Amino acid sequence: VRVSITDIAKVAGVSPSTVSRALADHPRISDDTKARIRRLADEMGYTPSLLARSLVTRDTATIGVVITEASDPFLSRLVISIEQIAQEQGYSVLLCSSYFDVARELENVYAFHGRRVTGIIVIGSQINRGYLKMQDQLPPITLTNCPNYPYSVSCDNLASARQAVEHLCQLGHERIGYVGSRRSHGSNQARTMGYTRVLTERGIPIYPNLLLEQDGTLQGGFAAAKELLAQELPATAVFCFNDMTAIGLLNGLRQHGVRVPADISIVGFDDVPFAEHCYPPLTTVRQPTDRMGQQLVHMLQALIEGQEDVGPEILPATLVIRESTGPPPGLAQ
Amino acid sequence: VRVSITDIAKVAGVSPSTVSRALADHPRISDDTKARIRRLADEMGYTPSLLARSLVTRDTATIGVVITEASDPFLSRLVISIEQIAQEQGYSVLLCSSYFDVARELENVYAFHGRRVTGIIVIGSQINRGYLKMQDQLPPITLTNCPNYPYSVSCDNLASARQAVEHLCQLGHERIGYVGSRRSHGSNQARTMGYTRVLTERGIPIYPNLLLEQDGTLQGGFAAAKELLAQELPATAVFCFNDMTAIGLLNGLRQHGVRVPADISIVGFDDVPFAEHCYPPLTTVRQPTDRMGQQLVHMLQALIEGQEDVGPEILPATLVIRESTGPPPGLAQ
DNA sequence: CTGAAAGCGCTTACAG
DNA sequence: CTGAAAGCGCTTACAG
Repeated sequence: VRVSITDIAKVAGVSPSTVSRALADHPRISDDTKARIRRLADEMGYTPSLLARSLVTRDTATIGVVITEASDPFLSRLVISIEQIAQEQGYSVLLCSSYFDVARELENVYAFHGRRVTGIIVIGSQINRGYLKMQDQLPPITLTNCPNYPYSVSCDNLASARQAVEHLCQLGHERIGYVGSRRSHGSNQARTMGYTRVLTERGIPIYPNLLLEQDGTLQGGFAAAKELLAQELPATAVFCFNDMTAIGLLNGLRQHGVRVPADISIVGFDDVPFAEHCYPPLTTVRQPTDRMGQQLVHMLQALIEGQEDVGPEILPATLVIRESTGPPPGLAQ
Repeated sequence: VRVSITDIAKVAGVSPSTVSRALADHPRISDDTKARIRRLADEMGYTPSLLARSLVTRDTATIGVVITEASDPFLSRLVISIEQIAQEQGYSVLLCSSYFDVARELENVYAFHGRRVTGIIVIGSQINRGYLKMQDQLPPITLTNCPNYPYSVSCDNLASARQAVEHLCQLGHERIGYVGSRRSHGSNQARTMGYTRVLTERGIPIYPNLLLEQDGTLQGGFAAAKELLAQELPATAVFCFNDMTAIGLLNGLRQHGVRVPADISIVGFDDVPFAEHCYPPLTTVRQPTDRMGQQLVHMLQALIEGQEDVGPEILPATLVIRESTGPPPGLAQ
């Protein structure tokens, strides 16, 4: 049933070349044959095969995006902005999920290469710098949150984690915990470092048992509540790897009768839409999602065009203070 | 730099046909040439061009999924289950977003067709039955929530909306509102109908000014709070098109000092992960997400294999009662 | 077990 | 302005 350029050529009584040119709006072709062929193509329900076209042009004009898991609102928002800017630049976008698994990530990257995508963006890579040595086997690749990979876009995890923890210190907290994520190595490491540095600089003790590691999900945050409350001296404030963790934690604490922020303050990271709508509204770090998406595509484009020296990019983030943070219990405002 | 089957053939001193067979694990080929060629392919960093292969086999083994917007957690969860089952069946999955726009939906569908995907799943189609007349121009298409399209998978919107509203009636509510979504015509219509039917059957009045229409987002739900409270006699219970709306509404009401469920009860729809983690935990309808994904793929597969009579499928959903619903104010339990 | 040849559906110099 | 021919990178009958 599939109609090809040759089918149209037969009906029109011209050569396939002419049909191809007519459809491609080639300059040197008479206006009426052009019109006639186009009408014919329409009538016959012709849709050009991108497979065949890309094979000869050696270009698919497609960007493949590998995401860890689309159910994280921050990540899906990032994909949305990538999609938008990529489209403006004339690329189609293909999406796949790695589910935080090295093997699946690599599979997806190779599958994209098999489809001959023009470039690849990996969000939350588990391989990171490892792509350097496969560089000439694969299409250009840009990453998120891997500042030691030359083609990476990150938010300033270190600085903004510092801001978040500074905020807690300024409120007077002295027992501050951190719930990290084992799934997102790079960004977790930087945020952890921001946390420890502030405390160290201020001479505030770091309690190893207030340093938890979860998986960046609501369930993970929920589980952290129990662990946190099992301590003899629980934290009075907790900085979380992301908003999902923070919101799960919020709920977990509430179920244990702990009030936020009266008993414990909580800071998240990402500023997902829910952060504003949960209770209490979450103090969090707003990532520059749109700019990150934009830079990921621009950097990829630069690589595609043969530039090498595009350098890792680190974008600033902002602390958004809402109602999940306040002075520690016993300390009057 | 790109290495082809012919490059390998030259190095190996055999014909391209032999390389192709060796790589495809063709039976009639000597074990050592097979091994030698495979090793060579590996060394040379060969990745077969799916473009070329699909062109000749006339099959891409790919399913294209068009989603409205990946930032809705229910939808992204649905995509995850589609991805999983599709992969089990040997298909790759490609994803695109329509952002609730007819033109973009159609663009995406045609783009998928241009890539010669084997089948297409459209989640939240704005075109619905319209695909019937393009049936032989396009690959097989299955839809969600369009029971009058023969290849559709829905949850039982009518019955489960009824359950949700029955639940409110049984608690004693008599002023029950509904916040719908203008973006999701099919399912919204069925849910609205479930709502009106229960009230009609029970002889409970339907107040037109308690029937709001939003867009299925947190912001929409938040905005609904204001509208709802502007009424002289506000509702004592509200059924929402989805959880996003319900959670936004929850927050909006709270900001106006309204307590849930003491002053107003709220029921959502979907049971997204946040439903359990918001405050108060949301009473909602749990959609059979995994089964829906499974059926969407199975039905598509049936169509691909030439079966026609696969019929629309309607799956049951369950009401999950949490803490956002209770008796109306003034009515002791 | 292996090769030569045709062909999938396009595009694009090369002629005219 | 249009056509014949070559070729993109693969697979697969058809011979041997």
